[in-house]
Amino acid sequence: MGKIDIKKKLKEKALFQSAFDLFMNKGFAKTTISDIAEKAELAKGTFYLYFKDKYDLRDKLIVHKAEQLFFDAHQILLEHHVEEFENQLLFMTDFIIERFKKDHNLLQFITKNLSWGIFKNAFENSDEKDALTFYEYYLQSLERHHIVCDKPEIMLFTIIELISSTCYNCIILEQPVTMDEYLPYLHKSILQIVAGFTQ
Amino acid sequence: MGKIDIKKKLKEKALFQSAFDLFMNKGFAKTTISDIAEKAELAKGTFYLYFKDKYDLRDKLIVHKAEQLFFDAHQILLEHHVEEFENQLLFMTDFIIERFKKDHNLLQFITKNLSWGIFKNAFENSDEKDALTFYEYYLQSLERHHIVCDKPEIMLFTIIELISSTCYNCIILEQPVTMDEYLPYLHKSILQIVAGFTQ
Amino acid sequence: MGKIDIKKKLKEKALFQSAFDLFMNKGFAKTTISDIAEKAELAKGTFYLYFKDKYDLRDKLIVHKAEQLFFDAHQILLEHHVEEFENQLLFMTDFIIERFKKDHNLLQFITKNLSWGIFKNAFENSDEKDALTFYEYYLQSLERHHIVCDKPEIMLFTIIELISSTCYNCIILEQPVTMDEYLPYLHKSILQIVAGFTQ
Amino acid sequence: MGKIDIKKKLKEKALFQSAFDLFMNKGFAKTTISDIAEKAELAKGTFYLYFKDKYDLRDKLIVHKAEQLFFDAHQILLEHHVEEFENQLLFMTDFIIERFKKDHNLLQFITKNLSWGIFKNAFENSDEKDALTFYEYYLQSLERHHIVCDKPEIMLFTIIELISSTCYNCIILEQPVTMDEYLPYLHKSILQIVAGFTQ
DNA sequence: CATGAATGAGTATTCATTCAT
DNA sequence: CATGAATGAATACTCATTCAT
Repeated sequence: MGKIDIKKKLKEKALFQSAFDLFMNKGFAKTTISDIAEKAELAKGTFYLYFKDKYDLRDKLIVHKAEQLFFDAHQILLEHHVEEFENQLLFMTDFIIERFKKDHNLLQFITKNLSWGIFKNAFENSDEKDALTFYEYYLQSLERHHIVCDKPEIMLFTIIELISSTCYNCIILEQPVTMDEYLPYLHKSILQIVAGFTQ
Repeated sequence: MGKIDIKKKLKEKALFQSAFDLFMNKGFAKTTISDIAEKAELAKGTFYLYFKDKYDLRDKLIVHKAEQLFFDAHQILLEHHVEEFENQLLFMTDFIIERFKKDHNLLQFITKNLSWGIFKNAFENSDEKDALTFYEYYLQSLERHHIVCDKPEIMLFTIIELISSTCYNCIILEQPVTMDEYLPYLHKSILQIVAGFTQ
Repeated sequence: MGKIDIKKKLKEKALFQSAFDLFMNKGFAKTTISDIAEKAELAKGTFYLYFKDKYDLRDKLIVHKAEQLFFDAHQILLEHHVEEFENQLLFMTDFIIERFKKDHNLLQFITKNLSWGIFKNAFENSDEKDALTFYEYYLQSLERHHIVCDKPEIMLFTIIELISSTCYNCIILEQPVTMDEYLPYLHKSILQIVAGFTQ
Repeated sequence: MGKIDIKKKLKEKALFQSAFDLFMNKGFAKTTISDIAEKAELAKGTFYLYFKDKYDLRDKLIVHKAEQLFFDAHQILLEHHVEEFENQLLFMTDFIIERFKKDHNLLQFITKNLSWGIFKNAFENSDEKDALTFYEYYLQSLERHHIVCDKPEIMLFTIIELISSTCYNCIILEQPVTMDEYLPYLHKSILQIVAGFTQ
């Protein structure tokens, strides 16, 4: 990668970062391309060399952020050698919740924009070649623990939707209770859902 | 209520209706106040006699729509004399899902905007005096069926969040499966969650 | 004057008073007819029963306020039996300055809007019949003190313009000095102008 | 200064000029930003690259015009080698009155908007480096002619206020007399004021 | 490649005035 | 007489996008 390519990557990254901060602080609708360029210390015209418009940037940003989050969560899971399928699930849940608690912007951005399609796409990709993606790992783990589940995707979908929508309410709005209070019930509900899908 | 007050109510209603239609067809961001007023066959200035701005209208509209939906669901439930607490829950779930299947706009509008706070508010109100609100009925029903649950609000919250976020994916995006395919798993998950909260 | 006429006078007065307060606090341009009517606790439509528009009201208000001020100043002068023409002039000057110091709004309103034409009109009118007007009194006083001045109107004009424009700067802006500091120099300048017009 | 900067200066100047003309012909309140931009042959949006709003432009315009007037008056004075302090004062007075007689718009604009603070600021600035400002020249002239005056600023303030407020009445309204008729009395009054401040 | 001045369509908002009640 | 809901023309201001430098 030449010097110029490195410079270009840096500018793209600066635009991503500025846009993310602004979307979070002012909201997507109220963020202007001027704002983004100015915060990235680039000229307005430069924006158009990297993205078609604000919507183009946003869509790429969602994928980028979701991939990163799942990649990190999965990475930490691998480092901790957690036994039991259910514990792995709760481990990742807790990791993601912790990240969300520290970064409300990220939480808001992901839960308000993410659809299952993008999600699945995100955790089927792996930045490192040869490494298992999270989803492959999930399927293998079910098998390794001799858990019979004829609809693994639907089960995962159900769990993830439950996590993301309750996170938004409990962490950001603290409604009906804070996440610290809610967490045991969330764990319990996840386990119940798993039980429901696996006899 | 005098003639004038009736007229005013009608105009407010016309603005609500026009705005809702437009928000659904063009999206909130692309709907202008001119559009709304024109569709309601009122002058632009008249809009400002009823709402502060587009955001004010939207917020009031959300509450209005959510109230209506819950009021209807509850009404139908009362008319059907459904036995068993769990069946009542599933009955209402199915009613709401049916409504959503027929009215994607409503689904999108409610699930993208509703927080638990607004929801709870909505089903604690009853348009008819003396009638039990949905939430009171829910608590009484638990009691009448001798179901012990120390966190009824958190249980309901968990269920509703699960329903609303999976509805959005399965009905609108048909991801990962259609709602018809998903429904049995949703039912099962709800029952499991109830079981988790009640021993 | 019948009951109805009294009521009408009261409403006109309320509109005058509200308008004056608002013109002072928000400025003429930013004061709306709605504001005026609301503050006077009258309906917007009622405004149009009394005045053609905002400009009409303002013009009538200027005359009204200037008349009042001069009438009061002259009245007090008559009560104090001040000897000497020059002392009478300084006495009225001081009275007006005192009034202005207590009521910056009045000062601003009068000095920013008053032309010599309106002024002269104002002090040629007397609310009480048979009484001398201020201007007649001024001419008689010159004569009584055997002061020869072939251009009494121009002399008075010169003095009044000097007073009103320096008042605005020294009282409102306190530029270049406060009125307390400036007063001796103003007195001296007035006396010098009189001397210039009368040998 | 690059090509672009020159172009920018030209556009600012065009906006100043258009605004001034319009303020004079239609009045400040009735002049719209559209009008100003259109007359300057620029797009509406361009206006906002140079000024915050109409008020911002006006305030800058006042300073600009007053500076220009005083700079010109002072320049002409220097070219004419007028002896005597009093004659210098009357010379500048006459120059400014002549300018005002030819340009009622300028007169109206300056006398209706100028405060002593802005005025002083204006004649303490000099466009040419090393040159004495008008105010410095004024102080030196007093000294050079051995005129003792312990309050030179207050004296100048008194004179300028008298000139500007009488100009407005005599030139624009021709009340109580025209400026041609008034001028000898104005001269006399100025000399009397100087005498009053200097024994 | 990068810049940022210029554009002008698009939108929100205000407010004087009217008129049915 | 008095009201205040309704009107819509008038205006301010924004911001995505272009293009000459």
